[in-house]
Amino acid sequence: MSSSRSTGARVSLGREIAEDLRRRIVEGEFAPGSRLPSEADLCSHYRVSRVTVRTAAKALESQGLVDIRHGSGMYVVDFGGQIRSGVQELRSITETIHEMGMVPGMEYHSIQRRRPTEEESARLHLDSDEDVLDLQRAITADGEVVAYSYDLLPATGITEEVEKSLGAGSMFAAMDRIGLVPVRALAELHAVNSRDIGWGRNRPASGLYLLLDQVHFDRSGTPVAYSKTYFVEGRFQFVLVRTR
Amino acid sequence: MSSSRSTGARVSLGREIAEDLRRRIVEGEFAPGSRLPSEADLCSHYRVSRVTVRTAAKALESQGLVDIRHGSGMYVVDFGGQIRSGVQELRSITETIHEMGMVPGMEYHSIQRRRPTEEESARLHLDSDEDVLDLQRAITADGEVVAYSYDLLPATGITEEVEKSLGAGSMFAAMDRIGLVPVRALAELHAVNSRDIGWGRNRPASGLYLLLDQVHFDRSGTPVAYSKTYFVEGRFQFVLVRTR
DNA sequence: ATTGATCAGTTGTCCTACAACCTGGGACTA
DNA sequence: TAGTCCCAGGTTGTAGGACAACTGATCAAT
Repeated sequence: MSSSRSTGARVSLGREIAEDLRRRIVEGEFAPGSRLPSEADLCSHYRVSRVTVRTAAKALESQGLVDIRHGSGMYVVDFGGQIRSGVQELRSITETIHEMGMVPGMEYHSIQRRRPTEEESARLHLDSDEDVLDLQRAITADGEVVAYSYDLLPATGITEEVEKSLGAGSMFAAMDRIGLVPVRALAELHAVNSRDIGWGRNRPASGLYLLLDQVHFDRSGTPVAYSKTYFVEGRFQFVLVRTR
Repeated sequence: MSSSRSTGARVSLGREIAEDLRRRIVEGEFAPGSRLPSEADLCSHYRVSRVTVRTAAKALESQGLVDIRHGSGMYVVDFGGQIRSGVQELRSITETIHEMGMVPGMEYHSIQRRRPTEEESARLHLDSDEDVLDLQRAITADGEVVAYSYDLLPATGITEEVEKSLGAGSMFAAMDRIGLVPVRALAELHAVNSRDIGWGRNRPASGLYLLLDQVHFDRSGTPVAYSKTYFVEGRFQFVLVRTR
């Protein structure tokens, strides 16, 4: 169930519990505004110490999912509607679409190896002779294109076989399989108006996009992917939870 | 030095230490990629227990500022350049501009009381007879307009005097003074192309904006502000740090 | 040069205890 | 009756000490 062998799959207990609690919250087991079990109860439920439970609780708090009140308890935040989880959490777009209750899909436009431009080479910290894998995909939700994504991976270590397997399923999953595990991303957001984005006959007429321009890093700080994702304005609810 | 009386000013020790460490990091006391003092050292420095130090460390980790490695230490993340702090952290735009090394400024276009629209009333959870305070401002960095902001506050409890004092300084600071303390915001991001945004002769020619459409909540979950901030595309570096 | 064992240093988790805080109920008062 | 105050119990925040798990470096043996 948990991730593949390549990551080592050994994360801390606190993270595991945080993820489980998060899942239970977004799945609606705890209603917005309601109080979660006390730390003591969670301790006995998960069979861990209070320190570990608190680690998980703090993580959820900084994600903006719960509010911890001294002397009172831990409450699911109530934004006046359903629980939202924001894009500041590093999850694949596919996953996010799925959590929004829609069916994610993806159509590859092209996959090719090529030499990187200077800017691309700099962003990915590439050696001068390294090639990149250039992926161009359309990401769909319930069959409708919500984003066009231009992704670049360092070609070193990507076999022909893996290259083919990229065609099926999430890019994150494929990257995980070959040991490229992004744990952080530095993203810039831009508004773009251009008719040169996208392809196919379903290409939106307006040409207005929200661009998520980001570099992904693994645990050691090495860039593992550089991607420009153009979200079609109005088709994808780009939610951001800001906390203090 | 710490904040005003209205908030109670009593936050947890862990948060205080987290903020101090954050300040020291962004001010460059610890270089990107370098190791911070061990938890034990931080304990003796701040005269607190390890629990408290770890609380602070975890907070910084979820902000994407540091990377905690089991058995090794806590490291300042290295994005290949200077430290960035992202918009997922709820800080005023003024503050963010200042941290980017520019001089923030602000020009009020209009301040008026008026009846809210239905949508506005719903978003702010207003009673049917409550008015709103409508602020229209231009936010500048080094004298150049980087954003146009349309902000709405519930008019109840805002005296004429406070209304005037809004003209000088950050809106967050003014809100804090009257007891409206936002601790969370749910934001939507949009790309907008329109000539109806902005005013004055410095109005950008392109009409391309990044819209941050957000509702601010206080600790009890009550909406305290509804604002649409239009960032002029290309003039403000909209950075987002995504973590796992 | 490679391997493997060892060791000091660091973070992860556990335990117990107490402080600080919140909430609701009951006694008391006007 | 309505309001106020006080208190007890429950909950989160912090402290201190202990050990487990992991990392990185050193050093001996091969």
